[in-house]
Amino acid sequence: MDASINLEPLRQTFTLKERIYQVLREAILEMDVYSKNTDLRLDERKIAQQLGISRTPVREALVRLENENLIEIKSRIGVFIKKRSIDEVAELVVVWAAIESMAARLACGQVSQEEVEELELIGVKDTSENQDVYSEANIMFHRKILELSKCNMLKKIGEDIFAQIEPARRHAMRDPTRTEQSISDHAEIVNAIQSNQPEKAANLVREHTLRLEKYIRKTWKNLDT
Amino acid sequence: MDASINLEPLRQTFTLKERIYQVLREAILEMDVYSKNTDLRLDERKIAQQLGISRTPVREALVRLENENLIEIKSRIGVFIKKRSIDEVAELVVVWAAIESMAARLACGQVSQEEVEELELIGVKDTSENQDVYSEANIMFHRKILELSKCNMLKKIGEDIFAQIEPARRHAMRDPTRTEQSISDHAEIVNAIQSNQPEKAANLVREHTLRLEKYIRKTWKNLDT
DNA sequence: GATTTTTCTCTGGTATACAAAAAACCAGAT
DNA sequence: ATCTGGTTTTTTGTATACCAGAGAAAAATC
Repeated sequence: MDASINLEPLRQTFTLKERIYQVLREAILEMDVYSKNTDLRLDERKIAQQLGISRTPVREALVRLENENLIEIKSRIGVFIKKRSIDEVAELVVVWAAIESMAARLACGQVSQEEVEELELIGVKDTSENQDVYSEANIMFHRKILELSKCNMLKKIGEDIFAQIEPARRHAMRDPTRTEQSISDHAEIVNAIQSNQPEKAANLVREHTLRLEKYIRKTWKNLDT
Repeated sequence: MDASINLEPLRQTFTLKERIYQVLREAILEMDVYSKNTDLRLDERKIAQQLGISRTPVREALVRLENENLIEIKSRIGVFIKKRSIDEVAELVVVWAAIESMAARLACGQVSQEEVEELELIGVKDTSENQDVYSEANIMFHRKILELSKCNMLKKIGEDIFAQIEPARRHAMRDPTRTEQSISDHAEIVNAIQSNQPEKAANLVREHTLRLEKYIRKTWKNLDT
């Protein structure tokens, strides 16, 4: 029966709570949480009003965000964007290192030449002249490793954790001298993956990421009390 | 004023959505999801009615459970307990291996003699006569490793992932011959941690857990379509 | 004026009512 | 008997209304 037209499923996921969740999540992640004069309070009612809807779907979105540790709902007091402590962030980086390291290990021996080249292109090119460009490329490099693991769960959980780290990472990362070190690290990692050395690749990635942990601990600017 | 009755604080973290969340979560995790005649549907109203409350807090609990991947809320169709595919479970075990391996690595060099003994007690004693006892001890052993890492995030995320694996693990684990292998693995792991060999401990834990992955893939009884 | 008590407001928590979409049902035509 | 089409029922999504606790402001007390 190949004659029938075979249309796509057309899954209409048009629920408000879903859209609000995404909007709020993005807004929170892009906000400079650690700046002094940022209002960390979220008001259900105000949000609902601004979006022209009722509180119910907003609340459901907030519950979800709380479950992802991005906000904190204090009963009968208020909803607040969570500002992670240096310890929490550092620990999250450790988890991230664990996951990323496993991803690199898995990537070995199952990547095409083409994929390695993509990875190299992202991670090794010199971006030191521009801090933002470097930062972006850095993220992409680590994302790509997760992807090359071909393990969807690893990728998904890795990205979730990264989302929690990201605001703090932006806060701490201000030192351009780190760039060159990072690029040479990346080159080594690419090399290990390409030459199918899982143990080495895993170790390199782990140490590379744990270096970020040390760095964050060292340069953390304690803006909050 | 010692004359007044001075009651206890009555720790009132008593929000319904929180309690419902916990109740439902436990119920779902203990349920044999993979059995043929298990009703995978959850009815908001029925749950609310059974608990004698309104739908609202039930829904918020459900949103949270969905965010944890334990259930799926299909818009305007219904709420269903999620039955993970073998591939998803296997991938989750890989993530778990990554985290647990890092935990073992961190545990090295920061555990007391006492803690090592606790770990040994849990993981090495012969429990092969009783499958359930063995299974329970096995879980405890891995929990303990997460704990000894002294990294709260590692522990928390590790346990979250384990919760997602657990139903499938129970489903697949039926082979008692695995027990002795497991115990000797555990002994080696304890030994590596005790003698402060991070690299070795990490490798042992990883391979031990990845063996579970292979095992699950092999013995998976495909009860669903 | 300082401290305690009271009140009042603000905010999230819960219940209920209504709307909309999917699924089940049913009757008539073929 | 089966298919088709509309209709009813069921179930979720959203809106609204009300409740209760926490904290601030105001009032009373010393």
